[in-house]
Amino acid sequence: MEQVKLSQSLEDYLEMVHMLRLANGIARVRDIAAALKVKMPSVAKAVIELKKLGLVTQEPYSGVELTSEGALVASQILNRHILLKGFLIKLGVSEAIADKDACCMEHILSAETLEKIEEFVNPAEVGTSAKKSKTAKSTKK
Amino acid sequence: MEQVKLSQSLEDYLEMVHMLRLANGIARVRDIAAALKVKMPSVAKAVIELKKLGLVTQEPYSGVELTSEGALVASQILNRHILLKGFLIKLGVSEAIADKDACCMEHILSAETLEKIEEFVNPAEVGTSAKKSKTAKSTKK
DNA sequence: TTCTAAATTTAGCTATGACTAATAAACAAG
DNA sequence: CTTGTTTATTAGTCATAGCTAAATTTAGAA
Repeated sequence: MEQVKLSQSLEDYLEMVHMLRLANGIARVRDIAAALKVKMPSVAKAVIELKKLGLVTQEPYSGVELTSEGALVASQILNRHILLKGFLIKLGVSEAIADKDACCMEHILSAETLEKIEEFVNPAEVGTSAKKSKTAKSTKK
Repeated sequence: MEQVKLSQSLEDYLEMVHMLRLANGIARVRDIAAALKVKMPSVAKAVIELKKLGLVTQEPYSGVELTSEGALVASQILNRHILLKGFLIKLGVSEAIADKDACCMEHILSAETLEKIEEFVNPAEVGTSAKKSKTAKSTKK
C-alpha cells in the first residue's frame, strides 16, 4: 500500500470524476470544470497529476477513467461525503449547505472523528464496514 | 463593515496571536511559529499581511498586538474553535483530536452549520448570546 | 470533403504560503 | 563596552492551484 496522500484539491477532482462517471457514464474535462466551478485548464493540470499518481487514465482528448486504485480512493472520499452530508442534515442543516460543507469537511477530518460521526448517524451498525476492527466491541451498548 | 475575508492560514495566525496574548500576555514571532509548527519567516510574512489588513500592529523586532478589529475577528474565530471542540468531544472524540479537527473546521463551516452545531451543543440557550439576533429562528426565507 | 465550432491541451502568468540562508537588531553577560 | 546568543527580518526558492490566451484535436454541418 502506497497510501497516496492527496491534496484537498486533487481529492475534489478525483471525487468528481467518480461522481460524473456514476451519473453520466463518462467524466469529461468540460463537465468536471463546470461542476467544480473552475476552468478547463485547471482540470487538465489536475488530471496530469492524478495520472502521475496512477489514479486515473485518459486517452488524449477524451474522457477521464479511474484505475482500480483510483476507484477505491474515490469511493472512500465519496463515502465520507455522503456520511458527512447525512450527518449535517440530521443536525438540521439545509441540504444545499450540508452538501457544500460536507465537501470541505471530507478532506480534513481525522479517522477518529469520522468514526464517531458514523456512530452518531448510525448507532446500530457500529463496526459493520468500519476499517479497523480495533473497535472490536461490535456489540455497541 | 469591511468584512475582511481572511484565508484559512491568516485566520490561524490571527487566532494564535490572540491565544498567546491570553496565555502569556504577549505574542512573539518565535512562539507563534512554534505553536503553529511553521518557521519564523512564515510568521513574519503573515504578520505583514495582517498589518496590511489592519488587524494587528507590531513595533519592529517585538511582539504582535491586535487592533480592536483584529481582536474582534480573532475572538470570533476562537469562539468557533471552542464551540467545535466541545461539539466533537460531545460526540466522543478524544481531546487532542477534537482540538486538531476543530482547528480545521473553524475556517470552513458555513454560518448555518455553526448555528445548528450550537443548538446541538447548547439546546437550552439558542439565541442567548448568539452573534446576531437577526437569526430569528428558521423563519427566514 | 471541407470548414467551423466545441473540447482539450499547452504555455505562461499570478497569488498564496511554505521553506532555507543570510542579515540585522535586541538582550544578557562578562 | 564589547561580545555572543537569541529573536526577528529580508531575500530568494519552491510547490500548489488558480487563471487567460493561444494552439491543437475532434467532430458535426454544409
